[in-house]
Amino acid sequence: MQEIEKKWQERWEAARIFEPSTDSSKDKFYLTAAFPYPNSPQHIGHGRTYTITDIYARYMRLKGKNVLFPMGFHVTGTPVMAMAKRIAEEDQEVIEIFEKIYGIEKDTIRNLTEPTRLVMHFSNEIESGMKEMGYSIDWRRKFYSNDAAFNKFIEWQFFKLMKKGYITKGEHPVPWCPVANTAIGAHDTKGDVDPEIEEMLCILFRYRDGFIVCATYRPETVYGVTNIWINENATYVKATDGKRKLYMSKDAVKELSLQLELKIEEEIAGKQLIGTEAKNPITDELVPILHADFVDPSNGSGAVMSVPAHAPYDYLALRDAGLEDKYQLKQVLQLDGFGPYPAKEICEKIGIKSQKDERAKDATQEIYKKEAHSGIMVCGEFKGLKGVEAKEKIKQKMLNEGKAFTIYEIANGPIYSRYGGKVSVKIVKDQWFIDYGNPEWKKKAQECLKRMKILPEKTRKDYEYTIDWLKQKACTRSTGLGTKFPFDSDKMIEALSDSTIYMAFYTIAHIAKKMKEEELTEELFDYVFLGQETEKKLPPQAKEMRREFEYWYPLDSRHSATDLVHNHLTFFIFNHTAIFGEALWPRQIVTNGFVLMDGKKMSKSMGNILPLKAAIGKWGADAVRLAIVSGADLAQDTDFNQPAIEGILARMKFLKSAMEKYAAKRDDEKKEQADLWLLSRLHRRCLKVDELYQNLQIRELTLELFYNTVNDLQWYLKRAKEPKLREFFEIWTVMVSPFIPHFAEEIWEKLGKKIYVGDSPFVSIAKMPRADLSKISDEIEDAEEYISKIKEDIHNIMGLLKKEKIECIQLFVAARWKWRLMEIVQNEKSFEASIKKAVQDEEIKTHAAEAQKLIQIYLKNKDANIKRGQDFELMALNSAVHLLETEFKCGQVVIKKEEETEIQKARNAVPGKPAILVV
RNA sequence: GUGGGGGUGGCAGAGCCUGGUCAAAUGCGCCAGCUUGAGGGGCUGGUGCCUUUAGGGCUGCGAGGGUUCAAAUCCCUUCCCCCACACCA
Repeated sequence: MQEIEKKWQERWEAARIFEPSTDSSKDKFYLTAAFPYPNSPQHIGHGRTYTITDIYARYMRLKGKNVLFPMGFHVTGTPVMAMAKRIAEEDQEVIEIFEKIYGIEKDTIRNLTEPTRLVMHFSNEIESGMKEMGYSIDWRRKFYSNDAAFNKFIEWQFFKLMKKGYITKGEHPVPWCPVANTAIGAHDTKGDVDPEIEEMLCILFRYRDGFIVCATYRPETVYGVTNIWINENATYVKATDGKRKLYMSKDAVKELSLQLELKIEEEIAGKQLIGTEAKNPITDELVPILHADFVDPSNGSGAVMSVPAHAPYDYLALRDAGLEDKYQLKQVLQLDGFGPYPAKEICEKIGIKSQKDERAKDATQEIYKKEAHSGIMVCGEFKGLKGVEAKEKIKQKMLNEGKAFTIYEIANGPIYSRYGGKVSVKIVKDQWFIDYGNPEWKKKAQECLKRMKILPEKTRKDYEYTIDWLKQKACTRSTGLGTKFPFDSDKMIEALSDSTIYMAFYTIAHIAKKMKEEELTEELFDYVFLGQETEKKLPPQAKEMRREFEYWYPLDSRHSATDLVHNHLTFFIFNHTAIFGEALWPRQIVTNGFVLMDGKKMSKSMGNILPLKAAIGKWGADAVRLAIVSGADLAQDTDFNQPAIEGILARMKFLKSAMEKYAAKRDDEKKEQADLWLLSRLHRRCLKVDELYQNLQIRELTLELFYNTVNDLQWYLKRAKEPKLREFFEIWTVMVSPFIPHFAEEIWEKLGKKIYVGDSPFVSIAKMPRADLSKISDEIEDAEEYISKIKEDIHNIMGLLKKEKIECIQLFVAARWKWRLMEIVQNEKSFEASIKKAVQDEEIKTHAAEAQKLIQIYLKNKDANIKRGQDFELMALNSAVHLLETEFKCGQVVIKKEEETEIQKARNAVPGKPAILVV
């Protein structure tokens, strides 16, 4: 198996059939799949997208298109660096994964401590895996996203974006490691936790010579504050931000040092604050400062505004302090099913003992959720609004009036980075953005989307939604591989921003990578990609580059897994509309779901990752290709399991042996019923398959081209006295070749000179056969279906008779008058009318009693609708005598008309169902 | 929370947009028979329940309602699962 595959891969490569050149006499088709990120080996999940892309590429080639399918490698950003670093530090977790799951040699792993070595190792691994899969890729255009030539291209892209005003600069909160002094992503944290940033509002209560700062998630409840909680055991400080004095916990000042510039002026023991009063900035009420155990000085500001009516902790703290009666609870929101004080109610209902009770947390969650959603404000300026709406309004109002400011917290903390620091939030100044919020740009992106074909079509909504909410996207990072940000050389362009229009680069990559870096100027790219002439002298390759780009662009199809819809693919749309004219906007996006292993998600922790190369080694590329695409529709996740792939191998074996036995001779002479049937099915399939390919209905295609075809073939071999499969294999091999190209090539070669389809040295570059409509026959197919039903019926009857051996099968086709009667029923539709009409027929009249029963039966199954007549049934049955004799091992099969016999059983015959007598 | 996608037989997975031909394709699994030195493999049949020298009936496509002569399919309500939400490839 694998040797055959290797043979064909070598021949394809030697013949360079997947290295297209610009050829204006041929229609081009340009497609790309998301380029891989080589920081680990590829597994069968990656294979799904590429296989689908390859199937599509191969189909288009069969349709006579000049197809370009290139591939490159994405090495931008920090994951490669992080991975190399972990290996250098001999991180056992990583090493174990590489060894155990991917089966990489220890010595090899030890060598991967440098990002570049790591990249080269895995990109080679991925590339050779893709070759082993038989992907029809033009490897001449391969590049890495940190190649100098590509860097120049990305720089050029950012010049263009800047000129359009799509690059902006500002502040941005990021998860930050104070030890490594860098922004942190999930892959930089211990346990691969994705840090979530949450916004809190700090409300300023006037206090002494400044303000006491209360951090809250629920500013709308500021109307219901009865007091302020602090922790008397913590240290508090008076600090200044330059404009005003702020009272907060010492720990909070430390936590917030990456966000606020605070200077501590004075330390104050928590105890000293107890009993003093502060002023609510909204209601102007004076509220006392009290102690509560639940207050965590390192969280928020270390001071909490107390709203006991709506916050269980606040209520519990009040009760614990025995102050429940001293302070009147104040209702802010009205909640259906609750009285004025939901927090109190829920605590009493569940029976929460104190603020230290674990269940207080759940109660808090429940109340917060309900109030935000269905709570209605009953006081203040925003009376009548829903909780969430009021929250937003109040926040804005207080911010505008300087009564509050925002801070950010790690919501799912504490998180520790791999560098050892506790992750907190830093406000990055000088953060550069791509402004996807620009309304004109948005409009263009929407327009582009509207013109594009999206497969599966139902994902279109996801794009619409994403285009809509996308705002400023940070496009630089302080570290990482890739391209330097041209407007601030300290920064690197991050990975999702340098991969938006690289499809354009493939068209010239094979030329650009041989050029000097300084030749790749803005003017050159302006000329190549935008057609702008310049007075400057361009390098001699410029014209060729322009020709390549003009020929291949726009991109006809973009392929990826569904997870990239919400970022990469949408950025891809945006950037194309920004850089290129409408005529060069992409035409289509195709996305697919993931591959599951035995029903479960593949994951490192479960250890159920199947590396692609291991799978090929075990089952061969063709079987793997089919297995990872055949299980489900595009949108769905598909399951990979052993029984399925073994089933595929068994069928391939069957097909091969059928080909070897029966495909030798011409089969246009001496056709029997079964031949006509098989060809009818084949050509009908040919017609259908073309449409399925157009819309990449992969699952349906594999069903038609593989599973159902095998079933047909099995039926045919049973039916045909003298099987002849030449025409069948010539046509089928071409149709199925996009899925199992090596297998198809092998058959194609064995078939020798083709008779029924155009010959070509490779099936990969043959012509998709056209369906011969004259060979498609409903009647013949109906007859076969009819026969197979009769066969089933006979089986049933034998089961009932519990007969092992039978001597004779007698079949009685219904009398002609029964057809006439059925026709009457179909026209008249009611019993009364039918019987009236029926008795006008002399023959039916003589069978009046029987006719009455029949009418009732016909009326019941009015969909039975037997189109064909008695002659048809006789013909079909006669053609099946041989089949029935062998199938049931009986010496005699007698076929008669009902009219010709006196046997009582024959009266049971109805149109479509002959009476069967088994002796 | 917001947005999107789903819940079908032992399992996977079609069908549902364009209601009837749906007890529900196809595959896997399971059962039986044949083949085979056994095993594997192959072939044939069966695989919701009941009934039957026949092609019949009943229940059924997350739950509950509704529309209709007719619903897995349309409408409403409800429960549950999955995915995405940004500086991360």
